Amino acid sequence: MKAPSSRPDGVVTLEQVAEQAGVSPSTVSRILNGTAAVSQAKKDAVQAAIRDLGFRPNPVARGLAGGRTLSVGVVTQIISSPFYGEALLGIERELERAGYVPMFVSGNWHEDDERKAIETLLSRRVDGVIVLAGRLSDAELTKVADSLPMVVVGRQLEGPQLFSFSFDNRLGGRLATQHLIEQGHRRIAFIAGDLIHEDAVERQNGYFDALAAAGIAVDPNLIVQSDFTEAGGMLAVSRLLERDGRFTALFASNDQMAIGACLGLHRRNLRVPDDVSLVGFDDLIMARYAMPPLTTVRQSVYEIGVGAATAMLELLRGGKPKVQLPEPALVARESTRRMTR
Amino acid sequence: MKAPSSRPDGVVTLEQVAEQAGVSPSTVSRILNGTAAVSQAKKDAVQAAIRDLGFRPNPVARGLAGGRTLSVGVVTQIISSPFYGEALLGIERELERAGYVPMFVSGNWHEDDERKAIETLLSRRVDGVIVLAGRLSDAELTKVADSLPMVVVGRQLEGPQLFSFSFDNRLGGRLATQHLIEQGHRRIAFIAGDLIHEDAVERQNGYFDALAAAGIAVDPNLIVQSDFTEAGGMLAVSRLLERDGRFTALFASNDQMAIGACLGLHRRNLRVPDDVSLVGFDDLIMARYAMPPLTTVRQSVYEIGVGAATAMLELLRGGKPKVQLPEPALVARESTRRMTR
DNA sequence: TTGTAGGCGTTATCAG
DNA sequence: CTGATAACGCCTACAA
Repeated sequence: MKAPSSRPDGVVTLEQVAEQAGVSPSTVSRILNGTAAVSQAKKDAVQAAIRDLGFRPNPVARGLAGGRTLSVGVVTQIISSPFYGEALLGIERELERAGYVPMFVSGNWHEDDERKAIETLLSRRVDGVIVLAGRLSDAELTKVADSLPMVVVGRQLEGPQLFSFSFDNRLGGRLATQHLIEQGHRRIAFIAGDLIHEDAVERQNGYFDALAAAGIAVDPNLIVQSDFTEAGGMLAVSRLLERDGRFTALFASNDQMAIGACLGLHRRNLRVPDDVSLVGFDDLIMARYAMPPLTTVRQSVYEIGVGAATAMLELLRGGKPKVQLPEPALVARESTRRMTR
Repeated sequence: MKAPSSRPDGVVTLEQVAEQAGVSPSTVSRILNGTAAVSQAKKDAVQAAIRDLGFRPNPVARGLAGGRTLSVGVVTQIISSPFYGEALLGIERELERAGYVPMFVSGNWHEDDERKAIETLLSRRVDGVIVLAGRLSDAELTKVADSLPMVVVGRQLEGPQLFSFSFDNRLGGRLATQHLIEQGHRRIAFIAGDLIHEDAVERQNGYFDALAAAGIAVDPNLIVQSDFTEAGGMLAVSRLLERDGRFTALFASNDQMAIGACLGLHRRNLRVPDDVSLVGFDDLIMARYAMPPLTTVRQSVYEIGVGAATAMLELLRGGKPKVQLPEPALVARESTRRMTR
């Protein structure tokens, strides 16, 4: 029952399978890839041989032969960020179901790094590339997509092998702000993310939408731009507080900044939610365990990862992907409360 | 100045470089790999050609030819965990400096997944494997190391191509507990991680050490086992509270459980640090931004990643790695306080 | 020191 | 439907 192996490390080649099954290597290859019709008899023989020998195709050789490497590149920004972590998990899980392996490379929010990341991926002969946000120009991305299937999350791009989708950040931003307004808040501060991201801009637009709908004028003193990190959120609060505009509520456009803001407020002796109601965005795990548990806008980052992977698989299959993302939804927890005054 | 390219996608091969430089492909290869001495003249010519053409060796072909793929596999447990995220960042950064690319595969704390992960990595012809903790038996890991350089973090293993190192978890556990004792606490509860990990066991041993040194008897009622997650920490607190043993301090053996515990305490109307002093372990970013900021034991997870990568690079170079990890250190923040009464 | 030839494990292109 | 025969891009004896 033990798998015989001619080579020291137990690696069985397609050729050995062919020999054992009494067919040619090409036939084995055809059966493996469904490239052409093969008689049932040979199919059976080959499959038996594969099982007997414990054969597993060598992705490296496949890659070289112009076939697929069964790997897809993923350009993330900061692999250590909790946000990306959840997305990567979704990607990995979904890809695995189809036998693909993700290859993660960080772009570090830096155009050059990102460009290099993609180059690395291309030289590794990945079958496709998934780009999570990033700074590269649309034109540059589109060009890469000429030679490779590509999925871009967080932008609107068009192309034959190019698929992109975004979460409805604008609606999410509106929901967050609306929630605060419904609770009687009128002076609502806003911490924007890096406005290079469409995501950040859209969340801000949602904020504007909600204010407009409620007939509240935008007060530039209540808006500050930051960078989506905890440290940035904390700093943003300081800047907000240095201006004299008072606010009773704060919408930080992601959970990490909200957490940082919470500490910043604490340092100034402002309590959440007693003195300031706070809303985040993303609903990362940290939001649920924040103190107080953070009201936020749910976007399933994991689902986004799964969606990106699904789309890529479909592209690889030559089809037209469709991604159905869940609608954004407000998750009310304990960091917000009705204004009493 | 534009790089000429004979192939549509601008891919330049070693052969083209050879032709342009007027030498044979093998000479180019030799220069690239330092495999043999080559005359300076040809060296220069080849290097010029490489620059002119923008040649970048194809790792896939290299891998097939039995050379290196310049990629190292990394078996992580849960890629989305903040803990692993930081380690992976360190690995990626360090590897990149040497032109290597990491290939992350999740083991999901599951023996079978982990085995499959390693198999995947092997079939991809990675040059080496880094294993972060995990459930595979020592014997199994050692066997893999027979055919491949391997670095294991969090265990003690020996082998020619095998290097392992651990953070001093025991000392860390002792420091955390000592800190609580120094503040006058005697009834100190402990939330253990999954005791399958050596890490978890060692941290617990540190807890025992400190108690013993202070002449405090171990009370089994104050110890509960959990799983290193936020949810687990929260649950653990419930279980602790259901038993009637009172405690004034709590040492959760990682930050994630500490955060979860904090929420659990909050739900029972117990305040940190007023009612219960809380210490975590790891000093992840979340600890700094927890509310209140969490006292914890600093182990630079990022440094661990860098260390693992450095060791792997050294192994690949045929050398004997040495990793100098920073000593564990207590970071006192605001979740602990002196016992008053 | 250098070049030639063969091979790594698959897939793709042709003939049959 | 099936089998030779070339690639794929690079490395490594072996020979010169």
